[in-house]
Amino acid sequence: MAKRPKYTMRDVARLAGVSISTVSAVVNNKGIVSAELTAKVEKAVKAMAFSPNEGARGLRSGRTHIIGLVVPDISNPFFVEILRGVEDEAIKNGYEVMVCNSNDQTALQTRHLNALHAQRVDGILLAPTDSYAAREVLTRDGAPIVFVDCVPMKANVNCVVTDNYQASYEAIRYLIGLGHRKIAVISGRPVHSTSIDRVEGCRKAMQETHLPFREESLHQGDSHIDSGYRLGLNLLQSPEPPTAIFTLNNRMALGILRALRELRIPCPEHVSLMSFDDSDWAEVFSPSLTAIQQPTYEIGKRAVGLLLQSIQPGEEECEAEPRQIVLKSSLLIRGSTANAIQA
Amino acid sequence: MAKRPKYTMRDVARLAGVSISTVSAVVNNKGIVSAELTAKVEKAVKAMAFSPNEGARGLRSGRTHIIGLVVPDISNPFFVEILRGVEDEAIKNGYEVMVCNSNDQTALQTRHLNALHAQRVDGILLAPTDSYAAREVLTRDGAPIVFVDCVPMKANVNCVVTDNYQASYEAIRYLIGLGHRKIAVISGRPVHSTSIDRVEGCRKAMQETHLPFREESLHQGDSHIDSGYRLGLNLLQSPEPPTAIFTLNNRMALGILRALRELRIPCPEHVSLMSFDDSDWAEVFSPSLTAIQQPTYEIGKRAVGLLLQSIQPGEEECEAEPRQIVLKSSLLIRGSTANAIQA
DNA sequence: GGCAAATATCGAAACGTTTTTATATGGAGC
DNA sequence: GCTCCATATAAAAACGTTTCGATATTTGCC
Repeated sequence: MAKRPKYTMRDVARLAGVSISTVSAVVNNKGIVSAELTAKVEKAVKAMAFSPNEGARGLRSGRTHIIGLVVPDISNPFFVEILRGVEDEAIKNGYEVMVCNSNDQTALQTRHLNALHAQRVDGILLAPTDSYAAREVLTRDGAPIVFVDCVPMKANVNCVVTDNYQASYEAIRYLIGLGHRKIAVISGRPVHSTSIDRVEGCRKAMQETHLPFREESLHQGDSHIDSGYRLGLNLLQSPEPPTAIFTLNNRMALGILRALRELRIPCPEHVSLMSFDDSDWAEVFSPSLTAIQQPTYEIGKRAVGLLLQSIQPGEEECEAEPRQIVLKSSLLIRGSTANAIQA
Repeated sequence: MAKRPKYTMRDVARLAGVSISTVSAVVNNKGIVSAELTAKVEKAVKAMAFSPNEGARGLRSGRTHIIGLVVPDISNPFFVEILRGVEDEAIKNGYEVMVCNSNDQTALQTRHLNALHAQRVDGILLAPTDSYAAREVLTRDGAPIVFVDCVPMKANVNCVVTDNYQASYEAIRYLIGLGHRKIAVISGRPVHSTSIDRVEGCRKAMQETHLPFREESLHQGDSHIDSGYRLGLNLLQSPEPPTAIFTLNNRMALGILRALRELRIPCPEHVSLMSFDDSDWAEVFSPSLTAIQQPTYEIGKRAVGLLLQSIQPGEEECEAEPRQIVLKSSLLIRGSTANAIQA
């Protein structure tokens, strides 16, 4: 297990009998080195198992070939799927990904962003947990940023999101079509653009059909399982329980399911349940879960694509206008939603 | 949105009216600078929002403060929980984490390991998808490695694992205690130490109770949902279906559940199901899922702890013997397992 | 055949730090 | 008052690359 010495370009150059700059040119495929010397260098590189020090390379060239990804909750498979898209697209383009979990804490998000800056990453993908702090980041010097999933309000930034408004609108229309009149919406924290847009979609659909979007319709959660559970218990035990529940993310849906199970309330017979975000278990559940499926993997891929455009501004478009990429989601109708019982 | 210039230590030194080395000493809390100059420097640092270039720092000092984590399947919440433990413990100690997903491909695992080496990470946590290729890594120059979850066979390496043998043993004993005699075991790929150990635990328990561990008892999956699904369909439609199924990971359990649902076979009335690895939905499922819960978060934390010991060999224990940390798991008995029907 | 231009290679500077070594300053000891 | 040592600061070297400019060699052209 004796560690071999760590070789540098100098060592390779010596072994190959050429200068350091020639080794560099070969390693970087500059295409300006004769076939003869190229062969020599490549042989030496292989013999020494040489791999260039990315830190030194980054220091000199100003490009680290690292991009940072900051997500609010890595426990949520939604963000994991985004991560998969990000990583696949990143390595395809020769980048490594530094993943950071804010754990829904502003302080941690800030700390991660600072750390990424200190590493001099080439770009940052940010699914913010706190848009205010995120805006702060925008005004700082540093790497280009692409917002993912959630956008700081009224900011003109590069971002990849889904059409939350439209998706919610269609979802509520679907529930209304089933005859539901008492629909409870369980939202995430209202600082998030995702929550706001989704709630607006609900409001529009209800108002269009002359259903009151009452105070009691909207219930404030925090996108985590527990909040769904607690709100679900309250809601289902209230004097006038809803006939349908729409949770604005997948984690809270799981909380609702727990509440339903605990209270032994049959779904969809007594109450329908619909969720933003699909899950890999949603189809297998009893009942299978009606859900809005976002193109998560695609979001990740597109975000990297957009980021790389900012990093490598080809074609003189150095100060291009920020782009908003809006993707469509689809409603997967399954077993947890049914016609409302006529009261 | 005008980008500020990027400041270096030289700029800070100029503004504070001191030398670069003084700035460095202050930034690194060397404690050898007078109170007066320290104040000046700190003021300048704040004014310029200076943060040291970690790349340059790493180049000179040989410490990058990055650790790499390579997992075989980031879609599996099991590894995500480990990741959470790793990241929390890492930032607590001032490290950043570079996460890589091998996607169960040897080539990708190798590529990631090479990339991490090129970044000159201070250490690597590896949950291998391929132990053979992993062994290769061991013999290379480079950063210290801690194996996680799965260990190359017969290798004396630093690792953090669970007692797979014992957990499986107890699980099968439990099923036998319920009266099950035809128990099917669905394992992962047999190259994994986890699979091997778990299968051995099963074998031991069965042999002890004079149950034949027949050819037909063991079914080869690949730890992914689909393999569980396909094996489940085969198994449940066979002329002599088992009365209990034990899947050796959580993803395959989900596949079995899909098969059960599709074939409308009631669980646990007709067949009991037990799974290695818990899931956040397991308790809410109908039926709730009996599962072996591994201390995933703890595994991540301990792995980082062990790695940092190798990185910072305090107390002259530079060439310490590799340590194996073996953690216990617990059997969560829930609704998917019941007494066997007497044939 | 001689000169300009193109080409292949090399040497050295630069990137932003840490670290080692040198220099200046002050106080203690006699 | 002088030396000696400790201390605070500064200067310079080093880390391993990329890149710029210089040099040597070949090629093209008249």
